Amino acid sequence: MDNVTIKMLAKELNLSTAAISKALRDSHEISDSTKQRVLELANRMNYIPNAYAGSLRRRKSNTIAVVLPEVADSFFSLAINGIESVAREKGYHVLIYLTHESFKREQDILKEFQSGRVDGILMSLTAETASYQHICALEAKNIAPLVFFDRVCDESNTAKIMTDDFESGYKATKHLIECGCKKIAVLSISNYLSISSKRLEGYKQALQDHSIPFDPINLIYCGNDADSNYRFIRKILHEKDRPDGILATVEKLTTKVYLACRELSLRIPDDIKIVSFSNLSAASLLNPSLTTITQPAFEIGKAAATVLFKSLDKKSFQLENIREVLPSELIVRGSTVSGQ
Amino acid sequence: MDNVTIKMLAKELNLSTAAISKALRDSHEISDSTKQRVLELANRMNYIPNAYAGSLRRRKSNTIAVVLPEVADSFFSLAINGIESVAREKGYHVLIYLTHESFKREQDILKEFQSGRVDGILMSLTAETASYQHICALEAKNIAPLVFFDRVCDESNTAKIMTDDFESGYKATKHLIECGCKKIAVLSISNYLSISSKRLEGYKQALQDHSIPFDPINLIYCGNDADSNYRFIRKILHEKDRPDGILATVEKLTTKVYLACRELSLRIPDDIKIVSFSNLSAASLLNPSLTTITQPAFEIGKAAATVLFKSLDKKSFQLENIREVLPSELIVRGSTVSGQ
DNA sequence: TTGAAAGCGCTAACAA
DNA sequence: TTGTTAGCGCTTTCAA
Repeated sequence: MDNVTIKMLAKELNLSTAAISKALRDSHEISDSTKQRVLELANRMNYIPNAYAGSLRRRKSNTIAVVLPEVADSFFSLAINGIESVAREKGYHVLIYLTHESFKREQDILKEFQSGRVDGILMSLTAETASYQHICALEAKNIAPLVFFDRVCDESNTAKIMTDDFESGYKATKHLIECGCKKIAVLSISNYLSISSKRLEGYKQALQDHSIPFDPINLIYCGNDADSNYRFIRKILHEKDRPDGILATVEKLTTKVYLACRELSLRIPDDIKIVSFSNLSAASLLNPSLTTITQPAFEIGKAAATVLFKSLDKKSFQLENIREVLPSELIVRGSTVSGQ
Repeated sequence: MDNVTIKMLAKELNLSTAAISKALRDSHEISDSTKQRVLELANRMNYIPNAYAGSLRRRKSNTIAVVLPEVADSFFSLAINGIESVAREKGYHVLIYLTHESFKREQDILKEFQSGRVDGILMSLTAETASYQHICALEAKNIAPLVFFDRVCDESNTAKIMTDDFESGYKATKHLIECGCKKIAVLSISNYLSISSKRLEGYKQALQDHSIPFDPINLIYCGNDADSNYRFIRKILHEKDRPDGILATVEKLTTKVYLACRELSLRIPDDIKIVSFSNLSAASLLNPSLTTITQPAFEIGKAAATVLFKSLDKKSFQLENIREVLPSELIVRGSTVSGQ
């Protein structure tokens, strides 16, 4: 295939490679006439700079990494859209790494970043992530600036873009209580993640403000296996003292709840009411339509990328301990109020 | 940050950089004892090879590109999962490029690949893509092997992984006819894509086999703007001789149909029946549940990546003109048959 | 079995 | 304004 190189251009024009390089980067120390000749030839010969030669020399890859648990989830896929929109504008490339909620994988990925492959990192933690040494190690070595989005690491001193999880948990729970729920179960995927604990705090606060005692039995931790999650949820809904309200902190669990209710002939919202954290565009089309806490997913991705590029632009690896909070929205629909 | 380099290891052990390099790659020309010493030190000093130095030298990036229209779509996000699962196993990195259905962007992205940034490319065409010079140019230059998935380019001689679009179009239409539809509209996003024309061919064949004349007025092309798509669909459903059956070839259009039907008080499936190409896991939970043509999205992604790596493994840029067809499935639900 | 040296393609001092 | 030179970190002949 043998691409056109700067050397070839130099030879062709009887110039040095340095002159070509500078001309291509529109340096002020090259005459306009030369620049023009270089650009013209580069264009004619279809010169494309070798991506890795420049990266090696300048220690800059023009590439960022996005590390997230999952892509087949409306929140994350929308966040990627937000990230990509900024990266594209900046002329950056986006490497994607899926952890599938595996802590081990998250560690391996971060370790790999020491290779200098990326200039910056956007990250959303695994549900399993309970220790933060791999993150501290990365930060200590000043490898690349790191920005967390959504599933942030409170123990880290870097920038974090998130939503108001406490308030969301509170609002959702309050709504369920006001709809008459007495026994509200929380479906969670992690007891480590800060978003989980914050949503849970909001839940507890709402209970307390309405004089409902908190019962740990209503905390339901689900794992990573869809089938066993389904069986687990079904079992809970089948019990005599089943919950009459569900707060699902993850979109994928909501499907399971709907299916279980259908199979057990539980009527939503009459027998049981459901609020879910979800960005599903079809939420309003479900049967019944789903009351959601909807996060500003695209905006979160965009904000995270924007903060990251701000630090890349000024070549400072050390990001301030920013904490940007974008509000989520409670959208009331048929799974909590009939006829909505 | 200053990472550990081969040079440092060499100095520390009083060996040449060549010896270190060979030892690290487990070359047979290095003694076991030396290998051991090198490995031990590399490990202790936490040596991570510079990603781009190796890539520059070996002209190999261990990176593939995935070029697709959109990530916030269940088909594509599942396909990415399939791709990532294979890439990870092979130790490859995955760059993601979203075209957002823009032909211009697709061209730019492909052009960029001449920089040698990626070893291989997985691609699904834009809805706008009607000319294939950018693809031919890429192939002619032997930049990197290219595998198409789903939205393939028939004009290219490379490998293609797809589903049985003709049969799917046929099955879906036949089903609608058997449910009593007389006037079936097809919602499409492109008159260029081969998947679109094949699904359309299937549609036409089914009509013909059931002695229903084909009327071009029932072909409805939607664009890239969600709002105007909605208004357009709503307008069509509001007309006196509106269709009594809809075949949506894209998931995102189905939401619009449901919304329009709701607003116009059209009952699904009584007044109008709907089949949609969709991988939405919530399809069975919609109101009414959605009859779908469901594609093997994960498997398509996996198959495409597998074919690509087969060619990367044997270092042949020229892929055979393979055409792998994985079957889609018609899943009958409530949007075509009441009570399902 | 090890080392010396060249060079992947590009950039950045420094010199001219 | 242009050229020379050195080198980013690694691999790969070829020689020792």
